[in-house]
This record gives sequence, C-alpha cells and structure tokens, in this order.
Amino acid sequence: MLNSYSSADKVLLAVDCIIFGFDHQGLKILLIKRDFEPERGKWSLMGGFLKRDEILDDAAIRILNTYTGLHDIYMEQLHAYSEIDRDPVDRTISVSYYALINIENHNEELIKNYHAEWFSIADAPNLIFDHNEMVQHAIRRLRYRTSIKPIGFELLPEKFTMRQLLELYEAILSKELDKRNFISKINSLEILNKLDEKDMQSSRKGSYLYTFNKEKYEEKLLNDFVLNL
Amino acid sequence: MLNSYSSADKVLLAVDCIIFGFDHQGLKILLIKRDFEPERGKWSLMGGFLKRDEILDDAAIRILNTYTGLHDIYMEQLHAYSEIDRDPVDRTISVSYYALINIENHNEELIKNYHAEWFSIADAPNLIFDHNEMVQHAIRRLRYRTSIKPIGFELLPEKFTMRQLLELYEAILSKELDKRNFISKINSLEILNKLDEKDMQSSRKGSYLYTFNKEKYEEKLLNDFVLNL
DNA sequence: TTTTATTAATGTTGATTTTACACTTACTAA
DNA sequence: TTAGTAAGTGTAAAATCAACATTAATAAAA
Repeated sequence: MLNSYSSADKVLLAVDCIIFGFDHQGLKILLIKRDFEPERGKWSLMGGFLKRDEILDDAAIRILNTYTGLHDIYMEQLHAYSEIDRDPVDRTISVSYYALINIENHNEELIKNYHAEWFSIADAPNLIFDHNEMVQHAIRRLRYRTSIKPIGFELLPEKFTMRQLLELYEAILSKELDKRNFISKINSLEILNKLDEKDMQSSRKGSYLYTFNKEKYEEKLLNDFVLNL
Repeated sequence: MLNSYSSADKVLLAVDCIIFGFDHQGLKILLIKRDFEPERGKWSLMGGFLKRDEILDDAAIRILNTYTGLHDIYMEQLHAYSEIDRDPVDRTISVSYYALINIENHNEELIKNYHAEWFSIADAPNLIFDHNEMVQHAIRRLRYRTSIKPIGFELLPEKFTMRQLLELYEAILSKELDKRNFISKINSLEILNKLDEKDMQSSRKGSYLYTFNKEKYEEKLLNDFVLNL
C-alpha cells in the first residue's frame, strides 16, 4: 500500500547558492537583482526550485551554471532553512549551498544579463528573506573548512603569488597572519609548485608564481588535518 | 501576484533523528522497528513529516518527544538527503537531526510501545533507506563537535566520575586516551565542579563525582576552541 | 586484624609546535 | 647612481603535547 504518506503536507523546496570569489579586494559574493515578485529589484542569492527528478546537489549545480556558466565547481551543502514565512508567497524550505569559484572564470555576459554583481563581503547590500543569515552561515563554514582542508585551488587563478594566497586566507579568517609563519606552514604541506616565472605586477623585484600540486592537494583534501593559522 | 511559484514541484519533507545516548557499554543510538509499510519490521531512525505550520527544528523536537518523552534536548541539524528513490513511496527529502540524551532519562514505556531499542554504535542493525548513511554522518559530526565544544552535559547523568567522562570521549572518538593527560586537559577548561561525594560502585577506593559547572560550560559552548585529545 | 586486591589519583620531562620578530635582496624608475 | 618598494628568509623563546609509573584509599577475604 504505497499511499500511506497521503496525509502529509507537501512543500516547495528551494536551493540557494552562496557563491564566493576572491580578488585583490578580498572575499566576495555574487548576488543578483531579483526581476520577479516578491521583492523585485532587491538583491538576492542565486536560487531556484528543486525539480521532481533532481537531487539537491544537482539543483545547486544547475543554478550555479545558469548564472555563471561554470561547471565542475566545488560546492557543499550548508543548511536547510524553514521559517514559516521566510518566503511570503508560499511555504518554501530552502537548502543552501556554497560554492568557491575563480572570479576570473565566470561568464561575464550571463552575469550582465541576470543583473548579477560581485560584492565584497563587508559591503554587500541587505538581502531578501533570510539570505543574510545564509551568507553569515556560509562564511562560518568556509572559515571552518579552512582549518581542516587546504583552500585556494578553487578561489585563485591557476598561477598565483604567495601574497595572494596569504591574502586569501586573511580574507577568509578576517585576521592578519604573520607572513613568515604562514609561508613556512604552507610549505610544510607540500601542496605548491614553485614556478620559475615571476609576477611583475606587484613589485619591482617581482614575486614567484606558484601553482597547486593537484595530487598532493587532493590527498590533503581527503584526510582532514588541523591547520593553525 | 502571489502565485509566481505555481509551476514548481512540491515534495514531502521528512525529518529523521539520530538519537545518541551513552552508558557503561559505550555510545548508543535509539532505533525503532517500523510498524508500517514500506519496510515494516525493519529498523529505522525516528522520523516524521514536516507539518505545514512547523519549522524543521520544531519537527525534530516533536519527533524526539514523541518517542522518548523528552524535552529540552540538545539537537542540531545535520544534512538534507534527496536521492530520488530514497523513499520508494513518494519523493521525500529528509533533513536529519542528531540529539544527545542522557540514556537514563527517557520514558521506558514509550520506548516499549514503539518497539524502540538502544543499540551500540558498533553492532546496530542495518537500517532502512539511507539511514545508515545518516548515522555515519552524525557520528562524524559528533566527533567534530567534540573537538571544538565541550561535550558531556547532554549525554551523562547529573553526577558522573572522571572515568565516565573519559570513556564517553573515548567512545565518541573511538580511540584510547591517556588518562592523566585527559584529566589535566579537562581540568584546564574549568567546566567541572568536583563534589565531596564519591561513587562507590566502581572501586573500593571510590571515585569522586563531578557535575558540570553550567555557566562555564555554556561560556565554552559559545566560544569555539580546539581541544586536542 | 592483617593481608590482598582493585581502581583512583597524581606530576614530570623531553619533544614538538607555535609564536614573535627584522634585515637583506632584487629590481625598476627616477 | 640613487631611491623606493615589496619579496624573501631564520632563529630563539614560549607554549603545548605526549609519554610514562607510583602511591593512596578502601573493602573484602583470610
């Protein structure tokens, strides 16, 4: 008798994505200006509804792809939000995901079409519904992840300087780090390849460029560790 | 126009609870034998459907209360599970919660009526749907929580011995801990009150009983720390 | 009453990790 | 040639962690 759940209430299930990027200005999130009611014209996370034949992870991937054109992005489920009136239209439960992307890689055109914009974490506008809370939650999770997994591959360009990596960690943890201690800790992880090439933008002397050593990096991703920065 | 979501699919939303307890045999979970189809007679987590006028946290509290009679229990949301056919009856997304309870406190009668039973983590039976995965996930989360928050208040009786606390941590982390190092680390947190009273069950000498210093304990709960055990 | 058996309680030391800290180098542009 | 700028590098003191064994208290048995 496959109808024993008939008395239970069905609800809408949404997925909202907190998309993190990083550039010289610091940690950023990608937001869109809603072009439908309610709250048309207000800023919002990127979201959508779960489809009947879709799992949550795929819905998150679909939504990210719709607004950025990106594939194969690191995403992680965060939390389900269920306040009764969180969405005034209909009872909607939202499951949030966060994604880490290389800010240079997204599709500019899509971003424009959707009235999307990157905002620094610090001066992001007020968001609709409970999206502010979702963002705060995502930042906490990202900070935690930083302490047990290496980070950077997803948020930095292919080639990057030590300073960029340092500033990324500083942005995520929102605290200053000691340059020498940071470098020696990162080096002890052995996840970087030092290139012969230098980046000449930042100084006359130029600073060496690095890439991630993908094998080592992924090995570290598998086994949690504690990285005290 | 409050009908713009009309095209989206609605789904059933369930809540499943992983209920942890602890006694001299170690870490346990509370399971019930399902008395309805599908999978009648199989072991399962305690679950139920989200009601239209209810938030997820409250649904979890309600479900826990239904099966144990307990109120005011530490619970934390874990994860949303959404595989298409995870429940063969109808498309159901389940949000899992885990709870920590004092195993002595539950209502025996309720447990009996529902055919519920405590199982050691190690030899719990196979569970329906994706409930095994939920349990594994909950154990990982519990382990993590142990490393950044004090634990015990919720799982131990009011008065307990150092040995009990040690064994609780050993059960959660599933590794042996050095007794002296453990005691000095716990003492350095200053979250325990040592009583004049002794427990005479365990030895001829008797061992001192402790209670948690609620204020200090909750202060530590607020501020994450790292407890390397 | 003495002995025995059992678990509780307790501190130290060496090893490791973390933190704090400042000068020299390399290069370009003036 | 000089001046200016960020890059690159090492050490020592402090804190924390990990390993380890003996004595104390008591009840039960002899």
